[in-house]
Amino acid sequence: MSDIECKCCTLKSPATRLLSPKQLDELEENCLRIGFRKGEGIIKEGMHATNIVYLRSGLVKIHMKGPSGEKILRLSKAPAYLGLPTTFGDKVNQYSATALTECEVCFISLDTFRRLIYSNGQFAYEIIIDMSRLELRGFKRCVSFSQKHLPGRLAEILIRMSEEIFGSTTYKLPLTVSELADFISSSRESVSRQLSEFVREEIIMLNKRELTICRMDILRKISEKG
DNA sequence: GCATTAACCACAG
DNA sequence: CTGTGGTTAATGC
Repeated sequence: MSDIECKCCTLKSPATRLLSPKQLDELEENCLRIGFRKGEGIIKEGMHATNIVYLRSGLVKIHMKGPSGEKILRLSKAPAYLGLPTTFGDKVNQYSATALTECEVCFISLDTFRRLIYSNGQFAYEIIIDMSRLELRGFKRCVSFSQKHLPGRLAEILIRMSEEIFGSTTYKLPLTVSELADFISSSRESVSRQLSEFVREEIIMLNKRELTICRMDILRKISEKG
């Protein structure tokens, strides 16, 4: 099916490291690696879910259609499984995953993945841990966002991206202003104004997409205060 | 009442 | 796609 070497893959997930050589062979034979360009859809809401998706490299946004437009649920950085809940939980994808950068993705047939779960408990356990952590993080963000005002929500994602995705206080915003708004449940105008406000207060610097957090201490306070 | 927050609209780079 | 200004509804003091 492919010329991929799962056995030698340097980007194995913690779960996949627990597979036996034989199981890795099985994975290898039922795995398809595909590259995506920025902006391309990897998982599409409303489409039939037939594969487990493993993000080897790149950054992806997970998003879902709402009553009034798109809502970004989270960003997902490689290495990570994408859409386990939507693949296992329903025949139809309940949300989308779209590439924010160049991405490399492995599609693993659902049947194969299911067999690996049945036959290897440690593997399955790792998957459960992974999904549990995601759900916890989701809950936290949900609570946090719903009880913060715009400045707090914006401050929070700026910090989160800095820490969780880029590991730097300087980074190129992977989202447009409009997407930021979809992420923090606000309007693009409000986000635009708030960003300008942060710049005016010299908490951040921003030219084009290049963001620098100058005063992490203040940004933290704003995020905590809500 | 009066101030503040943030959404919606319109319009211009 | 962004940034601004005007307007407006909701909420707080």
